[in-house]
Amino acid sequence: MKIGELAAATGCHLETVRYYEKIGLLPKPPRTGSGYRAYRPSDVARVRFIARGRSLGFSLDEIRSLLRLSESPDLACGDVDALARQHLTEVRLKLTQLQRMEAELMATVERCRGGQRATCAVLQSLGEPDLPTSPAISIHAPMG
Amino acid sequence: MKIGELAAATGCHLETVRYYEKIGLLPKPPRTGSGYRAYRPSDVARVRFIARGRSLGFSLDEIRSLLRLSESPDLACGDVDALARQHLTEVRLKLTQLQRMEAELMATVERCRGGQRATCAVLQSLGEPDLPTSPAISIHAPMG
DNA sequence: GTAAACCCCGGAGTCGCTACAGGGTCAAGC
DNA sequence: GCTTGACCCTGTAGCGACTCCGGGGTTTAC
Repeated sequence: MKIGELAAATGCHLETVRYYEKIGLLPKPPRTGSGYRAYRPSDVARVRFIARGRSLGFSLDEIRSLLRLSESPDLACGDVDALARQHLTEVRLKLTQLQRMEAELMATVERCRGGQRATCAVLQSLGEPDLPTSPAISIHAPMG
Repeated sequence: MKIGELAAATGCHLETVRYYEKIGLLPKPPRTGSGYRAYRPSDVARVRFIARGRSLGFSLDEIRSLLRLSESPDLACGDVDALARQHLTEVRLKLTQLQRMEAELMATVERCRGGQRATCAVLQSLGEPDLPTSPAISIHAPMG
């Protein structure tokens, strides 16, 4: 199975597959005579594992530990669980911040009913001193 | 006012302030005899405007247009409002994705009650084929 | 006088990809 | 046999929004 097929089977770009190999998340596959990567079906499972972890918001480093844990059969489930729980905490924190952001934006936009610039609620809101509540948060969602 | 004071007054790192200057979001301030940046109080307001925009999830490019809009008083509020509304839509989309992520993580973690590796729900869940619902989303929140 | 705290600059590193340039390989159609 | 197009290779650079580092100069406090 060539890289394009693997990519199609997992929904990843093939550049992404190569990237995972480069950073050591995927083992280097054997090559055909002409140098093409030759994957086995188990590689599909591994890439799916990674993709699924990403879709749950795990970082590639976290996924690396999850993979290691999943490959050492003498380890208890507890480590995996701890990682997931910690991650859940982080997700909830981000949720809270995002909800606060939504409420504020909504209030801001609500106040601005096509009025004049001098009274624009959006700009006023941005000019106000910082909220006591919300720390700076940046959210970047590549969804293409 | 020196850059360290500006940073303290706005809650930014001073590298961040320099970065904003570098990309043209902050005007180049005058310098003292020894080359130190000398800021005026109005610069605090501008950096706060940026920080607040960031905390609302605006990109630096969006903030750049907001700043431009806020400085050209003959423009209507509509443009600003449209930007904020568009942004609200994006925030809501991210919220939905994050909520889905939370629900799934929670369900996964709940199933794992200190069981054995062979039946670890977290790993099982990661090994399953991809969800039909959730596209890949990555969230990065620098909160130092 | 000297040590600590501040400031300068330029450049590299972070994360998770994505895109590009400049080539090689392979299968199908004529 | 030759061409066309789809696929593959490598290496490198780019994105956004910072953050950190090295190697220096300056100012302030004791």
